[in-house]
Amino acid sequence: MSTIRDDGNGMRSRMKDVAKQAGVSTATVSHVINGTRYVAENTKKKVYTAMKELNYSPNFIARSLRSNASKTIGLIIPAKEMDTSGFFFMAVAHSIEKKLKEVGYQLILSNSNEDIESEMQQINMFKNQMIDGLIMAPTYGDHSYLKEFEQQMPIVFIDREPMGIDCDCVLVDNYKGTYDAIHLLIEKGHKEIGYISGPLGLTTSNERMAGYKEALLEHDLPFKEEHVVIEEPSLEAGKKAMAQLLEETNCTAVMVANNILTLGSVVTLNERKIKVPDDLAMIGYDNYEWTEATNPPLTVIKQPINEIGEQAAELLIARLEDREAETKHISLPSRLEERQSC
Amino acid sequence: MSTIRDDGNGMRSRMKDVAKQAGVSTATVSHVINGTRYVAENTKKKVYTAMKELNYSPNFIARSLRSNASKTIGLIIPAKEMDTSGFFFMAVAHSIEKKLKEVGYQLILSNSNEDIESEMQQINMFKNQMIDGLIMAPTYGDHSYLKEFEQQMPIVFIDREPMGIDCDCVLVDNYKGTYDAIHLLIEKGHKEIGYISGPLGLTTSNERMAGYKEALLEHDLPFKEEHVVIEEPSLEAGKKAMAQLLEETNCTAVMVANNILTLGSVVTLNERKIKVPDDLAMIGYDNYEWTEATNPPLTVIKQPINEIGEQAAELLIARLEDREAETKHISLPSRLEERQSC
DNA sequence: AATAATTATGTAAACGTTTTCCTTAAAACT
DNA sequence: AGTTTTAAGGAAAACGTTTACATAATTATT
Repeated sequence: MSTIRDDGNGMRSRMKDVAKQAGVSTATVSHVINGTRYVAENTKKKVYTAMKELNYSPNFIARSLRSNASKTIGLIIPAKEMDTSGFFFMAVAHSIEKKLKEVGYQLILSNSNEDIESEMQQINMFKNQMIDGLIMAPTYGDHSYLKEFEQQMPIVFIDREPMGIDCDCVLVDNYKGTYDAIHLLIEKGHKEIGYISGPLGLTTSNERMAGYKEALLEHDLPFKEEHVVIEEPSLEAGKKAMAQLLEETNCTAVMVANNILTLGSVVTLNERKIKVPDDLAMIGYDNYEWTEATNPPLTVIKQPINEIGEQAAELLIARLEDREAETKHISLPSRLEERQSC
Repeated sequence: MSTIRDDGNGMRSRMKDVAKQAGVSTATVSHVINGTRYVAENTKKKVYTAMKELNYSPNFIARSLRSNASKTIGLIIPAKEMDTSGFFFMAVAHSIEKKLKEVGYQLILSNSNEDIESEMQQINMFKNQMIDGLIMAPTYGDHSYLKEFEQQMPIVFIDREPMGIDCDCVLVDNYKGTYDAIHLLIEKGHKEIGYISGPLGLTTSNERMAGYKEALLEHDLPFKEEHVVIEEPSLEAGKKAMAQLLEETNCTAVMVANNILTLGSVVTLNERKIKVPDDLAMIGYDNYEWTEATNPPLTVIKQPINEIGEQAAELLIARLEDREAETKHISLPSRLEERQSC
């Protein structure tokens, strides 16, 4: 009954103490805790009460060192600023954390700032056996440098397909997203359809653009350079882009292929008192709650944010258990959330 | 020049290998890496080249075990759903991560779901020497259970003041936030001012409410029960709350003391084609970018999100270095972002 | 009754660092 | 020349687990 450690002053008790208190070896304590071999019911009981008495909880670090697994996974997201687009990844982070917790894993959050240099730097941190696996949204650039790293621990890519490496990934069907949206616009009779996009290069932007082009093509509408404006994803840029389309083209509908640009576009539309959808029809990107609060509520392409996180987490866990299985490429559908802007 | 380990197949090299390669002891290698004692320039050089040759990087876990510090801090946020209010904390998380990275720390992200039970559970995970310190936004309830934990590692509370424990914390001056807002409304001639709030109990909600009451009092306006509606923070609830105020009161202005309720309120205003600010003036909460895109752009109370994270991180790091210093309570000002809704 | 199989547990090495002592060689004093 | 000081670095313990191997006690088999 003597509490050797845990004097209430922060001195933590170790497995050794528990073993002594219970009159068994540390091996037995360990096996009781982990259920890794048979232990007599009676002995178990002794161990449990000793653990209670000493207020014992196992040291994660020591366990990780010995068993070579930290039950922790890393996440690298490219959130430049904490603007709306950063929210996308933060929301994904949230759903990853949720899923991981279910299976007893922890999440280390990190940020590449959409810059491949800091991405590499972060990876280097992660090399040190701190994490068992990695989930990341690759920033623009060649990722073959990850090949070596990937031998050491599994990687799951999310949202964007990395260049130069083949790994598990969970992506969104961006192509079909915009394709469907443009299709809808055309069905409603629009023939001059503008397109506002974030910088090309990221697979997401490229695919969305491809969907736009293909939809036009299939309906025998010409692709016009001047109907496309490409801007950095920022509110100001969005305002500017929409203004440009308004002033320089005869578009009757606009598709905005990025959330923050969507927001900017709406600002311009408001400022100029453009009647949506009568004067101009519009479809935006990402089903954030605010898109419901504009006037009129926006029709948007909805990405399955939670599913991305969930599936990524699941994929990684599965990969941790079978390093040899074929790489999986999961493509999640995006859906058109029809409201009143088109 | 022989590479003993690191055969390119994922076998990692250890300090022992580096030592052998450089012809020194592991002690020397360690000291070179950490700069913990003088090592001759020449020896250093040998160690460095050996490290390069073997592509060595130290094992974090082993280091943590020995030195009893993981250079990792935990964060617990109460993000029930990934709605707009969850974004607030995610944004804080983002700025914490940023600051921590600067000083070489990692961030483990976790979520209490605004539920004190899972909060406790998470804390218990963290007991295991995984983290060196904790930042958390306490959920509603008594937190004296953390006293014991706090002896083991420092805690910094953010956004909300915890009940039952005195710790470092960085809060926002919620009182002054709403006080100023109501003051502005009164100055503009409003006498019947509605107030929509999230559930009381959280210190944030309480303080905002206090600011509202005090501002009325100081301008000799009566506090009217029926002008206050309290709802769970959800879009639907926001819609309902604003509808109720519209139908059952003669308010000419409304203050909404929560972001997601603000969003809901705007939806109702749009649906009913209420002219803002002419028919109804309004001030919302939190300066998210979307508040600029409503029609008209919303006047909002802006919380210093990034500063919260930065200061919390700084406070924790400082505390890690001096466990005995007096507890600090930092209160950050919120600012009125005046736009056109009032 | 002797041996084999089974059951329940213990001993000690190992994980990869950091850190406390030591040791050696050279330089600086008497 | 003998002693002390300083400079540079090595040997090995320690951190708290997990786990490979060993052992003792019991039961089953012949």
